[in-house]
Amino acid sequence: MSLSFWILDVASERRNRTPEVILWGISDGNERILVRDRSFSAHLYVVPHEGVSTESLISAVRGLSFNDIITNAEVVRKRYFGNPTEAIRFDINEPEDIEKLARAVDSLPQVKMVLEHDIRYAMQYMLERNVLPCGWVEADVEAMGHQGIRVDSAYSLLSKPRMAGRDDIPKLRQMALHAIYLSRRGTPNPDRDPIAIMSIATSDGDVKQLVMEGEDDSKLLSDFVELCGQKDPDVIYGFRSNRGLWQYLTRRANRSGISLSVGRGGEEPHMSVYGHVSVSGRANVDLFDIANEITDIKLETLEGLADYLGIRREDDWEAVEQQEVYSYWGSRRSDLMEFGRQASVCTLEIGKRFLEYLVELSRLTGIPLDHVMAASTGFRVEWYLMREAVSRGELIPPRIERPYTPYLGAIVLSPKPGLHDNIVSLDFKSMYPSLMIAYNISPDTLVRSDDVDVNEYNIAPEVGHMFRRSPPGFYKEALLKLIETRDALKAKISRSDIKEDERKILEARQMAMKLIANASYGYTGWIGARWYVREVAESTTAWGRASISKAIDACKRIGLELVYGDTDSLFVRNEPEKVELLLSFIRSELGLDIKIDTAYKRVLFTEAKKRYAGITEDGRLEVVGLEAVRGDYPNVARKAQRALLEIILRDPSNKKAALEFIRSLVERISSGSYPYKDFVIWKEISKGLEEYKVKAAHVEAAKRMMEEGWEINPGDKVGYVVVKGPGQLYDRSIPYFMTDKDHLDYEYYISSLVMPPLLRALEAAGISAQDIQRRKGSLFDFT
DNA sequence: CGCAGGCGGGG
DNA sequence: GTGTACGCCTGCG
Repeated sequence: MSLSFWILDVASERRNRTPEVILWGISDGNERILVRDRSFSAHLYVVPHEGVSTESLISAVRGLSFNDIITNAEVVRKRYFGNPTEAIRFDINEPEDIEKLARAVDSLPQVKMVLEHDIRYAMQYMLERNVLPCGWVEADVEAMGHQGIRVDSAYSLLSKPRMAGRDDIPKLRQMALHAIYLSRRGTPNPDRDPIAIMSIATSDGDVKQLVMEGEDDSKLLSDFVELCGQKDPDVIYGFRSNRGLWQYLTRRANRSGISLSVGRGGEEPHMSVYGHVSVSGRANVDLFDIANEITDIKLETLEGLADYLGIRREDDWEAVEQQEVYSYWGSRRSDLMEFGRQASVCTLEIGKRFLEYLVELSRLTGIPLDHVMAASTGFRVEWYLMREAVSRGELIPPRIERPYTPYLGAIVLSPKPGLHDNIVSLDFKSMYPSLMIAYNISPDTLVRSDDVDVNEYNIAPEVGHMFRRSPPGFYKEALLKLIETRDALKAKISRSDIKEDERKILEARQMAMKLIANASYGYTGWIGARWYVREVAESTTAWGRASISKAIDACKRIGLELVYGDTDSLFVRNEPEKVELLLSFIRSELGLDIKIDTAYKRVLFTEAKKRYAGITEDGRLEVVGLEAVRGDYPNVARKAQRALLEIILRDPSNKKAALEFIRSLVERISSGSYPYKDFVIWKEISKGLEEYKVKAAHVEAAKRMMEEGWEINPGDKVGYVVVKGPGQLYDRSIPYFMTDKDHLDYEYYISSLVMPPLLRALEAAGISAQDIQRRKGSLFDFT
């Protein structure tokens, strides 16, 4: 029979000694299904040294003790970094032994390289069969039994799966989890502290809450496993579920002799690639990965993400922090329950909001839905490239450890400090990808010999690297495909006859494409990249510098005042005719597109690069790089700078208003009018605490948390306040929940964190240090 | 006082 | 475990 189904997840297992690929899916009849494919062999490619015959190499490999796992050897014509390459493909029937085989083969003197052994069996399948996760496929299948597996039907594949030409998303059953751990002190420990409340919201509109009995959470856990089976979700959302929730649940369950068998095959959750937890047959998605990727979110919490999305309505609900749980459990249990309920509902809502995007990112990169968000940028770009490589007959290079060699980046101009009226910012459109396309910058077009006809090559300025003009290189084609498809999508989206459901999918798809295109240059300079070639990254920035330099020269020729520029942007006086001259010069002479990005009524620059603020033509305050947008300044300082910038930019002549604002601000802070939480400073612990070379405030605060039983790991953020008392700053940095408002050192906050950013803004606005000095001591005293 | 460590943001 | 350029606070000698 023929079957059409959507791929939710891919896995592999060995059944009756034969390895097989498992496709978990949803059929077009909306059944949850399992499809087994035993026709695919794990494989690797072997490239012989020059002069070694493929026959002799095959017999040498056959002579190794691994011969019994090799099922086929075949000479294939491939390319490697663009060069035609003859390789031998060895198919094997023991995917688990592929690395051992690869090492043995690699040690043969005849062997130049062993390739693609480092790609997992299931992913080799997806690449080779050209099948995408979250895509619809069609295949001939035969029904088979599915005892013990929670699906409606199971099949075995009789034909190769073919991608079907449809891009809708089946109606997925979604579930959101939230757990509250009852710890008397410090980080909850699954060997000690039970799960007090579990809240489970599902896309059928249901919210279930499970509560432990006394201090016993065993029933809660077994009920959860049962509920999971009943609701049978396709997608499970959590927040911090990869690092916390799943391990905790599993550990607690196992202590009670319960198996947390929530997978569709009855399995427990298990650690998988990219720090992701896999629940078989379902897509487990940790929304923390989403929060982490949105740079506007400074503190990556569920509430932070919800607020950013406008999902948590004002004062809807307040998060109960871990250190408060114990006392809530004692005296405010219903509030705690309500928090859990709200958190699970909110988690579900956020998950739903991002589902199309996750699906499209998964389809674009080929990374399965459950870990596409866990994979970092470099790996997403790389998976996109790996798919392109396979379709071009390119062998996939291995990861190689290399020494780090720095290279030059972009040009940043020193701004003209002060206030500037009537400014526009111009942005080169996708500068780096455009340059890579325009100059055919790619690992396979780079030529290292200098004995060539220079007319056939693009030669990078300053650095002199040479790239073949034709044929188009790997990067050029991969990027063109992305950019052209995205442009077509955007055109389609703007059409009026598109239905809302389809528009959402197309919008998500073009966003995913933008993400990969924007990350492509960074990938080329990543030392861990499979296609890393330093000259490619170095040449791209060199052409970037040349391009903006020519644009700067053009400004001078045209007589257009330039106030600032960074990498691919120029801030110029808004004189439309001159701006048009500049734009057309850039388009015709530099072969790059450029657009007007933002028109400002007024912009303020200090002496510093990468920091400015402006009021746009439509009246918005935009702050870039300044303390007001930095997550490591306390709220009080950020809000103050934003407010002052607003005053200055809206009416620069009103010096009095600015100075009066500062006077009253200082007074309000000193008198304790600001809420305590506005003084909390959040900083990331970037490495093991013992690795720090100097005593830093946030590190000492972290140590104080550890003494109180809190676990601190690299990547965690520590929130601390500075209290009055003797000693260095690091002696007085206390985790915010270990002290209170009465101890705050307001003088420190004012003189070191609040005032300096304000003074820099005032200075730039022409309100001199003397103006302030004159008032200091008389009107107000801030030191 | 100058330099280094550390962090987080910009394009 | 995408890149480089940059500013600012603090510790340290």
